[in-house]
Amino acid sequence: MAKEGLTRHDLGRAAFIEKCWEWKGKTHARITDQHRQLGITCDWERERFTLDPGLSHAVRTAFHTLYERGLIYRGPYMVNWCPRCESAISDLEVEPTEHDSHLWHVRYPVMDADWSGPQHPWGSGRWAEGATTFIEMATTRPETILGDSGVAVHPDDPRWQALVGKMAILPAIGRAIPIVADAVVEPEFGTGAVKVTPAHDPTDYEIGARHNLLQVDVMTPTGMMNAEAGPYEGLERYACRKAIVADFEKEGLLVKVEPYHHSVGHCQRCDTIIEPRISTQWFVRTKPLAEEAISVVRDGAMRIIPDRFEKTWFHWMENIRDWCISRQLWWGHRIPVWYCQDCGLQWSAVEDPARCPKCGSSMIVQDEDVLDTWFSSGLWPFSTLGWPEDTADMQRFFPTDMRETGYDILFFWVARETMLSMALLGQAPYSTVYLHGLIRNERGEKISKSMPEAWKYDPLYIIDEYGTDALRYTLSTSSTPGNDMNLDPRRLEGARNFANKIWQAARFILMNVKDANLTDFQNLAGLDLTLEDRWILSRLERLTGDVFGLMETQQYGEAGRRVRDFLWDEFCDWYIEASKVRLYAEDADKDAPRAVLLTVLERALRLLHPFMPFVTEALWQALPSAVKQGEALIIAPWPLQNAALLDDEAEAQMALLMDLIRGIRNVRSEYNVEAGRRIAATVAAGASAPLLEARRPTLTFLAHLDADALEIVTACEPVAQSASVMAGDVVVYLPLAGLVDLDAERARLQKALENLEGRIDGSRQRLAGPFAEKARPDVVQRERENLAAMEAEAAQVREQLARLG
RNA sequence: GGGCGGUUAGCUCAGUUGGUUAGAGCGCUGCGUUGACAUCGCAGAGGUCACAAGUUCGAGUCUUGUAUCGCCCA
Repeated sequence: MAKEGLTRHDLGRAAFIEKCWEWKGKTHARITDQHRQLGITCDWERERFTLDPGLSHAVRTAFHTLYERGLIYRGPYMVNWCPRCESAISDLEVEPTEHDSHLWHVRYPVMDADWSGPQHPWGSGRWAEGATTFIEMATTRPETILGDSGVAVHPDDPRWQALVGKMAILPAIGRAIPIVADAVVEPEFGTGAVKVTPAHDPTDYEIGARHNLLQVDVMTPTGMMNAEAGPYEGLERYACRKAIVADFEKEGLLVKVEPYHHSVGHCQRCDTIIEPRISTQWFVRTKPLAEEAISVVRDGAMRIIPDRFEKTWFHWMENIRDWCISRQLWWGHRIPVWYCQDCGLQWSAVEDPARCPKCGSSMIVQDEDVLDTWFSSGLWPFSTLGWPEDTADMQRFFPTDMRETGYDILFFWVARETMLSMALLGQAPYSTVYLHGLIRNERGEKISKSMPEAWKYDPLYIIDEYGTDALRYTLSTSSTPGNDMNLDPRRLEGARNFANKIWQAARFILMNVKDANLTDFQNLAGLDLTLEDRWILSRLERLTGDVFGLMETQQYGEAGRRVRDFLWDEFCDWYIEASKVRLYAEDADKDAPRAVLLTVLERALRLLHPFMPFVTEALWQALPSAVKQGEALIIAPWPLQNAALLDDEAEAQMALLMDLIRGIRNVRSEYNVEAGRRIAATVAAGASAPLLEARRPTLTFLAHLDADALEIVTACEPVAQSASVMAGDVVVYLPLAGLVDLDAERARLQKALENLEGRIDGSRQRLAGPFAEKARPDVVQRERENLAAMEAEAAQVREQLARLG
């Protein structure tokens, strides 16, 4: 409308409201569409809008109740006025913005024996002719001079003490205004004297009240100068500022102009500069409500996460001012107060009255104003459940568990919900407030509608580009509670790739179980499990327990990252690869790997479901019914850890096997062994010989060894012309005839040895010092074991070096 | 003016009772095996954890101060 140059007055109230509903319909559809596409699992049957009949009834009941209890009152007070919205707004809706402006130093003539007032008209250049005494002060808003009704100085300020009690003559207007002493004036600021405009400044309002000064409102609701502005009537407030400054100069009353940097309040809705102004508005008496909101957090009945925001909460609540809830707008809940035009009664009612309850007159009118939208929003936790009726939903769901929202609306919404809930229901609306940060772009800038690339951060666009799962995973794992998040397209891409990875892994598994007999895969105990099987199952149990713990403590991001690490780094890169040994072999037992693959995948999908609901559900649906319970993943039970399947031994043994394989791959890479070439190896395995013998096929497959040329022995003579790999006390010799460069091998081992020795030295020193006595025994024990392992490995490396000469 | 947060690899970020050699993704270097995946695999390089002091056997983690960036409140 603003673009078409229309205001709501052009349309009229009824047509404007109709247009609002039209706009609401569009916006509503867009928001719910975003929610649905994000896979948000609301109970859509309980969707509510604040202007629905039920909620409107709640608004009226709440207003009426608070009105009757004296917690809502109407009165003239200094409010933040937006001249464009033509409405009062609350303190929270004012956004201070830094501005470069000026400080105008002006002086007013003071009446004394020699001068009793101006003899020439304002603008003649001779207005102050004859005056000898002046009081000088500075202002950032010269246009408000016209509303001045006093000048204040500090009572102890020697510069001005003599003038206290005298009258100054207000330039332009000619009003005689008293010079008063008030302790609130800061003697250090400017000249120590301040002009007092009680109708246009909160501090001046207080001063004016103390000294009984006139309240002169010099502006219209649209920010134009009114009749009180005398010669400036009809000017827009900033045009007036220019004009009055020019006139002051002409009259010799402008002392100087200094550049000045300060912050100015803007309307959150339309960015117009706010005009503090006295007007009659409705207020909620917040002090008693804030006290309850403080104690409910202090007592722990309501917890705020992260807890540092509790401090912010207390500070805000302790310094709260009454909440201006009336708006001179047309769209919203009309204030349920009526005035009798016959007897003058003012009363509040839940239902529209037909006549005055006192005199019976039907000449009654409803208050024109509507309520601040946050008033109705503040009832949300219970108005949506049917309050004020004692509904089954109220019984069952109130108070709720968790309020999740951005920290930027802690005051707007959470504070109001809490205060209203305490006032109307006597308890906190929820037990936990979980605050997330704001989403910024990859350069850390706040995303706003006015930004040229704002479309790139529309969830629907991101979903189109990367998919919902990628967006959800990125949002939940890129940050920590209460901290802002830079939404980086590179992370979205990574998350999308992760979704693809899971898809491919599942495809592999499903392909390989196609012709299997799947009657009893629930029972893993009956199968012939190998080390890899026991290892991944143990890791799965550990993951299940860790994720549960993390979720319980609201560490959702860490939980999501753990699931990813497990799936990609352990399950895909190691277990699936290892499982191919049996899956591809003609004569191998395929039941065990198939059962384990399915078990692990099914469980991991359940753990990942909150983060990536779509891909996990799709894959879960494709799993054979023998490995899952229920109709859909979304309603499947959350997995719990079975501690009996934790297997420390398997994890330790697998770690050794993996170390050896990595070591062999490393050597292959360093010596540029062609990827396809299978190489011979001799393993001096010590006590691990039986274990490695049993895992011979795995080792061969993953390290790309020549099966016919792999020797596993307890101990052996060093193999000539070979590179060696050490892990614990196991040595693998890789005879790479023609490839091994003795110097290079020596250098490689030397480097490894130096690294080891450095760590061994550190460890020995630590154990020789106070550490051994003062540190926890288990930590010391672990350090000893670690030192022993490093020493064993170092001994092996030295032996190999000696062999090379 | 008061309060809060950030500062960790080239970039974006994890790192929760203080405990081995500080991690990830992306980027970078080298190599890529017919059999899930090049939206991929294997190997690798890369960090005085902003700075200073303190507590401690031990500090990215706790305390104090400083710098710097940002947010909130007045």
